[in-house]
Amino acid sequence: MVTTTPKHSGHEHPRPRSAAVVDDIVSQLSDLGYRDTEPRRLVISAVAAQGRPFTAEELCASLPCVGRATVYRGLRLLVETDQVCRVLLEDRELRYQLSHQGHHHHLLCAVCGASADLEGCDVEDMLREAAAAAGFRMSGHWLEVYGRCGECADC
Amino acid sequence: MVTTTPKHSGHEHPRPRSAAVVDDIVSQLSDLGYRDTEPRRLVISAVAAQGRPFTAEELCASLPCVGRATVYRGLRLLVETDQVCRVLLEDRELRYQLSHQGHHHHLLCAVCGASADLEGCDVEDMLREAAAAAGFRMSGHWLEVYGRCGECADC
DNA sequence: ATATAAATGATACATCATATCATGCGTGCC
DNA sequence: GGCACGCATGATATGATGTATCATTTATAT
Repeated sequence: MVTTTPKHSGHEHPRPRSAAVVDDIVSQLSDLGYRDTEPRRLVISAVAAQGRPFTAEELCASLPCVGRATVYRGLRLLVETDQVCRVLLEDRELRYQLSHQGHHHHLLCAVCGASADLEGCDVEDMLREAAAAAGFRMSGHWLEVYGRCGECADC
Repeated sequence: MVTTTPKHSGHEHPRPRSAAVVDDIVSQLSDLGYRDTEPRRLVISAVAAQGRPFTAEELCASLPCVGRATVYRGLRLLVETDQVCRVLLEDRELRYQLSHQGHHHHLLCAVCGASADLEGCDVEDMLREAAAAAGFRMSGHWLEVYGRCGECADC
């Protein structure tokens, strides 16, 4: 399914759903010894509010009250703790998005920028074997798949 | 097989093997309307002399007599004409290498930096199906496989 | 409350790549 | 062979993206 994060559910409920996500991440970071600070919460909150893969600069722009360095540091921390994953577009532009835990690959729509997780696709074993055939012991891989999502099929 | 380009065969033969490669590429570029210039030949020659994936900066460093911009332009031209392919390391560092025509993927040794082409691995169909299952029509993909080559297995 | 160490933000810096533009030179034409 | 045209070059400026520095602020444990 295509990742279409609800913009704001703050209308129906005093606490937007994203607040729970933020609390959860802050809590996990806290367990790792990272402090719960205002700028960091703002960064996490902004990340959670994104509907699709975003760039670091977009995040900076959406957080004018937080220093650039802090945004970059926050983003890096989230990547290092597997809360956010990195997505590479066809033009090599690097984007980020909230991670749905575990190793997975992305399907990226070249038209609207939507992202979906590639499921039911076990390339690892296949790659490991092909690597072994070339005398390599595989330790990792990077895979991104590009195309058009259902909604952009007829553009 | 691991790509181990012979350094220089100029000792045995008045014309190093790489010269033929250079001539061939220059000729193909010529057919496309690109001129045969001294700096461009130098760039192509330097590319052909690399034993493993190299960075643009390494190429610049090995060509002190050619302007940086020219090296970058030459490299870009070679990529656009499929003479050279781009290789992405695990740390997102971008490298280049002479292309063995056609779409293929790379096996990269994390220790020595050697590269091999991944053969006998048909991921395309698998990916296309998985993409279709998510409502996407696949148009392309990027795949790099990391590991250790046979020679670095016991390091 | 206080001490301490992490986090922040302004800024400088680093890296990699492209844009600009005057000059040089390869190519086709005569 | 020589000439004119326009692509190619190179010095340099600029842009994009991200990190290092360091004085100051602030979360956290005691």
